Amino acid sequence: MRLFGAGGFADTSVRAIAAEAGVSPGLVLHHFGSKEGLKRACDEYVAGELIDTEVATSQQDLIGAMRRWLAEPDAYLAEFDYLTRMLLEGSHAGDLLFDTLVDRTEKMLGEGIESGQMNHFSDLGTTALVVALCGLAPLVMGRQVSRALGEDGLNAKVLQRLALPVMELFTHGLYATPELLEATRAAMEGEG
Amino acid sequence: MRLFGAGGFADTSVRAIAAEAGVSPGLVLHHFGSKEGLKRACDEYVAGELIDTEVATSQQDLIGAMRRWLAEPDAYLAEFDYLTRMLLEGSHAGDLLFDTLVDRTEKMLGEGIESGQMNHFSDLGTTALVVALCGLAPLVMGRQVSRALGEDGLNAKVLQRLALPVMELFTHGLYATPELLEATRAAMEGEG
DNA sequence: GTCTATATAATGATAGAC
DNA sequence: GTCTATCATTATATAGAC
Repeated sequence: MRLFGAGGFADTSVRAIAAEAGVSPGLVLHHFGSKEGLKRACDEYVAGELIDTEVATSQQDLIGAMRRWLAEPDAYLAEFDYLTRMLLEGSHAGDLLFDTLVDRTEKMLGEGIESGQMNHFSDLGTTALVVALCGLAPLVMGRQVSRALGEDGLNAKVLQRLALPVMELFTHGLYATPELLEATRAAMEGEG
Repeated sequence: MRLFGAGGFADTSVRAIAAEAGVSPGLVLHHFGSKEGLKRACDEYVAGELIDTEVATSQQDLIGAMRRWLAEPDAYLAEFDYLTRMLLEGSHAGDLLFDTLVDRTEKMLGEGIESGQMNHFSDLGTTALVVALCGLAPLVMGRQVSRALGEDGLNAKVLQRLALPVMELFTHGLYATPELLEATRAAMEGEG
């Protein structure tokens, strides 16, 4: 899982994995049937580890959950690397994971709106999709983010430096006037 | 460029590229020196095509520019696929591209704030980073986005459906109360 | 410029001993 | 369960003819 996450599926050989594990390449393939079988096992492990245990118990938003995960430096970083691979390299498990995250985000938004802590939106489902995308972006592009902030990899410090700007952006918004929003709304109605 | 963008660098063989181009594998390697040389040539082409011609002339924000690009269906899709590969698979050209995008975003924010169209932020540079991340997220995770919206790939329709939720989110914000923002601000000051 | 043919190395997978 | 040895395939890259 660590090697797949760091180097990708195609770039990581069964030999490298076996060396890292301190066993022979033959054993790895005997145990998992094939390289693809090993990938499936990793998928199930990571999806279970992240989705079932962590997100399920989280009442906060994705960004807050992310920050909490990253607060434990080495505990989840390998899982996050693998998670982004799952999301980006098309796999059934990755698709399922993404849908689950969007679903949970939608539920979270619904509760926030009902309690008055969040604003109302014209399209809850698509808004949840956008919010989930924004929450995943720092993870998926973690290499670029940490590099831009002068760190050598995604860690708690990097995520912490994003926290305040994200909160400002998500509290006051970016645009000071509703002009662009209204223009977009008009354009949408014009086209159907 | 199209094959690298669609399948990734490691997964795309010189043979497949030569077949697509209708020439022999030997010619491709003779011309570009090596597979890595071909990648460099693609990097330079895409970076030049997107950065120098399109973004430079754009006075709008990244999201607006993105929508304009996607309005021409097949013209830029291959470039976008390759662009996300550059951003995600660590390469010098990809790093340069990301930095350029963040720089341009910061300039755009600065102008928007000065003209009163955008809100003020406590950390302009990091805010630009976050805004750029949010703008790139639909491209980088285009496969998941289009799948979630029932389309078979990123196209103008998909981006259009994101436009209004994005505008609502960036105009009114997500949080209706400044509680979480103030809590974050307090936590930041508490830690330095 | 373009091809065929080939060298060389690495890969996933298998077979069989222990 | 674990290993060594090997197979068959595929990959990048090179050499040399046209």
